[in-house]
Amino acid sequence: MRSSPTILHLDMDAFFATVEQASKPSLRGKAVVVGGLGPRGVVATASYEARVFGVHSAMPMAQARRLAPNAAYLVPRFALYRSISEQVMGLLRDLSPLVEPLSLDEAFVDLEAGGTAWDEQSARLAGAKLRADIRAVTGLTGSVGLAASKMLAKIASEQAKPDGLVLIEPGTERALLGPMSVRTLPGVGPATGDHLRRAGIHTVDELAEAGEDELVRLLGKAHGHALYAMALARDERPVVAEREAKSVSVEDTYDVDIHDRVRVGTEVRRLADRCVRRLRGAGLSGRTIVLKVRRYDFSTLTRSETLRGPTDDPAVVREAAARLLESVDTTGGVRLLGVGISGLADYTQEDLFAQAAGVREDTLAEEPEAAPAEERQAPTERLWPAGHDVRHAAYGHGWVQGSGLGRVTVRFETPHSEPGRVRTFRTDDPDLEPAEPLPLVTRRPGEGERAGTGGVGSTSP
DNA sequence: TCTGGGGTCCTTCCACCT
DNA sequence: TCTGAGGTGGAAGGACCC
Repeated sequence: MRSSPTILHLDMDAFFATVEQASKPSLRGKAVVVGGLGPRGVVATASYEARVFGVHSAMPMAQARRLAPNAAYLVPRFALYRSISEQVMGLLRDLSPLVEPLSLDEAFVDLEAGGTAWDEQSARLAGAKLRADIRAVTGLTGSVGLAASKMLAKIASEQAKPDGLVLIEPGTERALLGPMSVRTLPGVGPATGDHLRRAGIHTVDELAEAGEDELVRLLGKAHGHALYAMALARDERPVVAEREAKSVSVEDTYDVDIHDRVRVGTEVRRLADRCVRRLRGAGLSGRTIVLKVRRYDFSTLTRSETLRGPTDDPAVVREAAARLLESVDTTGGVRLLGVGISGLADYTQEDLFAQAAGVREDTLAEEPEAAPAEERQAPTERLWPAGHDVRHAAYGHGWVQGSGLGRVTVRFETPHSEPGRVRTFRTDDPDLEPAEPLPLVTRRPGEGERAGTGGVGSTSP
């Protein structure tokens, strides 16, 4: 274990929701819920104002609407979040070459890998400067945890939320962790938590007291050993910058269960094509095809088939997926279908044959680009998903507040304007067109911004 | 109340090989 | 020739994470 707090964990606060608030002045200070808006959607992120009503991530959207009927409900805009995430990751790489992104809004940084010696004071300074830079560049807030290991740095950033910085001093770890719930530790979810509770283990201290042998008996070898080490605040996992993907998959949950076997087959082929497009986009091929079926009663089963060599041929993947489907009983209906490919390689069997024959074959047909999820919805929603930006010839830039019954309601405002007015148009109004999101911050970084001041997206015009 | 989508890792079972 | 042990790879399911 390191003796100085040189692991930094950054967690952007309610990321998707605060991005939406920053780009939509009328939503600042209001309850905002981002997620799937269909009948089976779940919450991806809720703003802190929405959390007051009990809305949280992974909650069914229907339940969120009951708890917070007046919140703004928006479809995620991943392209926008990704571009902001890249800005943030760039700031992290300024701190150290060793950055491990966990998702769009979270990452570990190994400060020591920068080559400099890091003490507590310089770690704090680095964390504070990072938070200030993030605010200056993106207008958003992030919470920083600093500690001697990944586990503790993550716990620290959790404690720092929202908009704070917490450093766990080396030597204080066990006293800090001891009284915490076992659920605090990474790898302890609902099932393991229940398991431990039934064994009378509720806190990290009790986990440590139980002893390694008992934990291995309760949870199995890998999990038992790992959890015992975590309970003693021992976590030697390094920060890993580059991780190779091990599988690629796509799946769709349908608004209404599919009963028609022919339709199920069509969907599986469509998913197989989408999966291959992703695979090829990443320059990969794979050997094992996996079909996933979630039935009407939420029971999930998978069927897989391993080919003799890796492929990125859509026809091969379609056929394998179709064969796998034959072994699945779908009577009663399916709510979700998925196709995945694992056993990845960066070459294909066809490449090898071509090499052996001394020719470079390229027999694969061109595939159309995958349509984003929001463009595959019902026609009225297709063009005007809630929360997306639009431009009107007369009224300028705005965003879709809602649509339906041939009408679309638009609020005209920009990240730097006052809260704007709402107007309603016909969905086929020729003056109205989809628009790119506007930048959240117009100022360059480092221009008169201090850490820890101002509200979400508080950028002066 | 009714549960997304994209992943990773682990465990168990089984077949096959030596 | 039969049997068992142990390794390996594949299939399936489950837990977890964001």
